Amino acid sequence: MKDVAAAAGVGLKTVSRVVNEESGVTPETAGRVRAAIEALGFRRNDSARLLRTGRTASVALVLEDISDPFSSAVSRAVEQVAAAQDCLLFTGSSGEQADRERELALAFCARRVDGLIVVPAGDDHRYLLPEIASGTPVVFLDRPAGGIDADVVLSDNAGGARAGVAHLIAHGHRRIGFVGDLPGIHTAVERERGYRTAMAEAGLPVDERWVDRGPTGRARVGEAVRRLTTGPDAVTALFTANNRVTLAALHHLPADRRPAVVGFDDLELADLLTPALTVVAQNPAALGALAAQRLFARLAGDAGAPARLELPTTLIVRGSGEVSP
Amino acid sequence: MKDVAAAAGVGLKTVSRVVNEESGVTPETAGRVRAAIEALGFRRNDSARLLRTGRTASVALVLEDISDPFSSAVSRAVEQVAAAQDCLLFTGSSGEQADRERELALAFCARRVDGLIVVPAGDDHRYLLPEIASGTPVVFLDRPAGGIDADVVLSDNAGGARAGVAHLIAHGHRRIGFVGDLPGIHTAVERERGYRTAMAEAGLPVDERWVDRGPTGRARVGEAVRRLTTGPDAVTALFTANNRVTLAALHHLPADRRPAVVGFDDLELADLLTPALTVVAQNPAALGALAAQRLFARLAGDAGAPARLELPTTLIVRGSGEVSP
DNA sequence: CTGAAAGCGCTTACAG
DNA sequence: CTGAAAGCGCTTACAG
Repeated sequence: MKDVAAAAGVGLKTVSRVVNEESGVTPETAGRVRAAIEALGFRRNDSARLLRTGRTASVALVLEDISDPFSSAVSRAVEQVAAAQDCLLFTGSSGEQADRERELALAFCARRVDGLIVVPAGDDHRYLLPEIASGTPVVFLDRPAGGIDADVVLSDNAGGARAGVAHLIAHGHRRIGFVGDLPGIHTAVERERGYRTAMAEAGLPVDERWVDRGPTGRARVGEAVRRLTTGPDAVTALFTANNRVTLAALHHLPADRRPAVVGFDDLELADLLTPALTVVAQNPAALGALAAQRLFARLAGDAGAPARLELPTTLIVRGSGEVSP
Repeated sequence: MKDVAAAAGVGLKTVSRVVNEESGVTPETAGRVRAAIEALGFRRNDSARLLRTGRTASVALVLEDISDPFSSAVSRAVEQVAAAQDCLLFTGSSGEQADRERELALAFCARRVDGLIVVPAGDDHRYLLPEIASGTPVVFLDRPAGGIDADVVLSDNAGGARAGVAHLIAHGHRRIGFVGDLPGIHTAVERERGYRTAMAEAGLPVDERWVDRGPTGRARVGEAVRRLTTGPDAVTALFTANNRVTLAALHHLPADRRPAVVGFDDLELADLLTPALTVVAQNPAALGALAAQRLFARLAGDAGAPARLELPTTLIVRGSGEVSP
């Protein structure tokens, strides 16, 4: 910019005026400046501009894994809201590791992003307290923050699971298995709670051997569903509590002698399976959009108490959940 | 930082030394500084630091749509390579619109990202010439740049399509339909070329009515496949040239009287369909990793001629492509 | 209409 | 071991 000013024989501020299309520059002066800009190939450095401005016109999203459909749908929605505010988006995947989540979140804060959306991997977010205190709004998504009171946008996990299990019960099932994620994950806990609520409401007992929690690797889930669905105590229906579990279960259960299945989370080809897959669907795009709107509301000065927003789920009936015992 | 220096009764540079863990500070001095940092809740502003440094420790990825599986897998791979270099990642979706691609790419350049990876939406990238000239390396992914000579990482689209169609031919098909994307999209053109090559190599004629190109919306593709697969001239097999087309085709073709199908791009539940879906799979993670490595090689000073890297595809035989005519 | 000075929050290059 | 000065590339607040 200094070079442009020198080449055009004007002051720095005049170049700034032309670049920012401010009024009050003679057409001739502006022309000289523009010619110099062209000749020197000058492009304004937005990072420098923003340093002076005090904002960075960027927000960051820490998610579990951008390559999974849930995360990427969230990301797209956040990006769209951010774009409407001329904000660029950083994304980073924690890989479900608390350390990495923290590292990413703090790195983004150190860049002074205007705001941060976090899909929690860890369960202690007090490390963000100084950042929040110094004015960086943080919104949590999919799972609430641990140890701090902050905005959060969630799906109705318990309600959704309850509806899915009630659906199985309505179709005559009494022995229903629950295959969940690692205990300690908020969504897993909530979905299990929904399962137990539905069973209790129907007056059905829950045999603890029907409830499986653990890593969602294919082999382990395969083992679990095989155990649940064989022997004299076999369940006649399965509620698989997230998409990885559902996928693993479908892979390990032969289609011809598969129990009734309702999964949490929709899958792209779910309607083309035989039978088509009945699911409790979340709306990741709506979660992302809502979280981003919350964030920008905070940036616009909203100083209300932290909000907890819960989005409903949808039971999509397609066939696999309507199989008789 | 000024406040910390004042509070600790030291110079600015000493605070900088402590914050950056440089050597040559008395333990007592360092202690005083650390106490002041603690008391004031100071956090170094990395954006300001990077302005002085001349880098931004960030790279940007412009893709088609972060919410589709191809884009998000690419993104994850790029993120991992970038993280290994302590680089943060901006992502943005062009939505397949040339204008938006340009807007995003230039916005990232204005922020002075260290490097840029672009999945082209438009076919003229000369607008990036000044950016490249001023030292921002740009790597293209999935499709080559238009009008400029730059690094590009691609799948072997023609070779993959040729192998897929040859597979259908080997299973006895002679009338094979091709359902592709909009003409003008590089990958669509290449895949059609592979289709024609395979047909020609087998000495089979191509009836132009078997070749369909256009928007990949469900309704339009449904119409197209219905036309291709009915009547006296119906094809006995279909090569669907990308995942959206494949999905649309599967939705519109009744499973009981579906022709043989081979699709380009793998799908998550492809192996659980009846019959399971035979596909020509790309490796989006490998494309992303390779592009990112190329980018960091450029950043490390590699000044060689622009490279064109082509990754092989894999034919995954599962059933739908082995149906007899 | 135009520009010199100060400053955003840091680091670099020196000097002591 | 420590710090004052200059500067990264811009904008802000003034003055002319």
